[in-house]
Order: sequence, then structure tokens, then C-alpha cells
Amino acid sequence: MAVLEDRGYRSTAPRRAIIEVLDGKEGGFTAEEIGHELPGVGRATIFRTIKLLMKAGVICRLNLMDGAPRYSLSSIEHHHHTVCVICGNVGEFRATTVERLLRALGDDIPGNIVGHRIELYVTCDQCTSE
Amino acid sequence: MAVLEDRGYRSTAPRRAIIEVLDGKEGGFTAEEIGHELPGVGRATIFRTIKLLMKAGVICRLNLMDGAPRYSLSSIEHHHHTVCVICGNVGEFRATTVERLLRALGDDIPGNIVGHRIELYVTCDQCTSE
DNA sequence: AATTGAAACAGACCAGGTATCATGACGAGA
DNA sequence: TCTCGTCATGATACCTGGTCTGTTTCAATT
Repeated sequence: MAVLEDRGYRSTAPRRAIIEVLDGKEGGFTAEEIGHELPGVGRATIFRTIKLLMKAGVICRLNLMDGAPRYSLSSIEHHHHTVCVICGNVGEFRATTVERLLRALGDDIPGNIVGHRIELYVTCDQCTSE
Repeated sequence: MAVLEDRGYRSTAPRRAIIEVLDGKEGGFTAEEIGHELPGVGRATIFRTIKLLMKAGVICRLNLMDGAPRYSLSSIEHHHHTVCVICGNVGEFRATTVERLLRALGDDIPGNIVGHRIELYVTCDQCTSE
């Protein structure tokens, strides 16, 4: 994860620590969680670094069904999310058909589409089997 | 708007006042806005009533691109939203193709889909022309 | 009219996030 | 490797969106 150097950001200890922690988080995470695992790092720094990593495209923000925010590593370029409504686990999926559909939809919708958000709420296999 | 009576909720002055205010809000609104227009009504009551109206299906919650919450009247059954990234104006649209697509997508996605959220971010005609 | 339980209010509280600011760390260039 | 401007940091205060609690009020029954 040479995100920082690659993009000309300073490589500082707190940033490296945060990235290190994120690296192990496959199913999404909250800002709080990070703060909890890195008590030495200031709250503001955590939010600042999250924002920075979002701008860098490394992570993205999404909402649980009740609106609670959650972040997730984005391993692939453009994608959407599935979120388990029980455990909050986040998955990614990609569907070119979705994009094509949205493009087509653009004709029926007033204004210019500049972005979109698609979230599927699921009960994940693990939660279902319990 | 006989939402309250229809659903067996009590018809109280604050609730009626809130519904009255909402009735004029076509382009979405925030809880704060309502509170501002009805200084006599407690903050808690506003949030409670919003929640109640969501449960009743009268309004629904959505997120601006930065995650800020916004509410909007839902005139039609199941629909999705367009949100202007500049003025925050909210529109509705409906596309059965979307639903069909999502159903098809379900096969490729682990877990059971229990809900979804689709938001299109646009620059509305009014904002574009300025 | 009396009762009563749902709903209201005020206000404390919580979570997520931003702004401010003095201090400290990076790292490019000499 | 020293120096110095710039950028990042942590502490803290603040903001916004929303919930919880305890007490009071009021709508709907009796």
C-alpha cells in the first residue's frame, strides 16, 4: 500500500498506522473502530485520513439501511455495495448492466446525471444460517 | 392528508402542524427546516413525527452525495430519487427495469436481498441554467 | 366529567464530523 | 546532514442529526 507516496501525500506515522489497520478490514469498518484500535491517533486525524483515502479512491463511504455511515476498502474501480442488515458486513459487486441502464435512464430524467449510489441490503449467508 | 386518522395515530396539534408544513415541500426538506418553521414544536416531536410518517410511507429518507440526510414526500408507491448536488432539490422516478435488473442480480450476489437504495445525483435544470 | 395512556416538551445526551490553532514532523534542497 | 517552509498532528471546541428520559398535557374513551 504505497498510496501515500504514489499520490504525493506525506508518509507520516499516523497515516501509515491507519492504512495498516484498514488493510485487515475486509467487511467494512467505521471511523470509531479505527480510533479504538489506534488510541494514540487523534480523532481528527482519523477523519482527515479517511477523507484523504476516499479522495485517493482507496476506500468509499456507504450507508447502512438506517443511515449509519460505514466505510469499505474498494478493491475494484467502480462498483456498488451490498450491506448485511444484521451484521453490517459489506461486499462489493459490479454490474455493467446497471451502468448501461442508468445511462438509458438519463434520457427520462430532468437534469444531468453526475453520479449515483446503489446499495443492496441483504442478509448475508453467515447471518442467515444462524 | 388524513394520514393520522387513517392509520389509527392520534391527531394532535403538533402533528397536524408538521404535516401542514410538509404539504408545501415539493423538493425535499430537512428536519431542521421544519423545526425552524415551527418554533413552537419540540425537536424531539419533529423527529418522532418524521419517523412516524416514514413508517406510514408518507415520506422517505435519502442521502445527499456527502451523506447529509434529507427527507422527501413520496407521492408514488415504490420509487427512487434524484438529488441535485447543487441545490439539494429532490425528485422521484420510477423504473420497473431497475427492479427487474435487481431481481436478476440477486442470483449473482451472496445472501438474500431484502432492500435497496438507489440515488441519482444530478445537476437540475434550474441550477445548470444559472 | 374523570380517567388514562399516548404524545408532547425541555433538555441532557450521543455519534459522526468539521474548524481552529499551537506544536511537531517531513522531506527537498543546500 | 542541517535547515527551513510546508504540511500534518492532537487537543479541544463546536456543529449537526438524532435518541433518551422524566415530567406534563391532552385526546379519546368510560
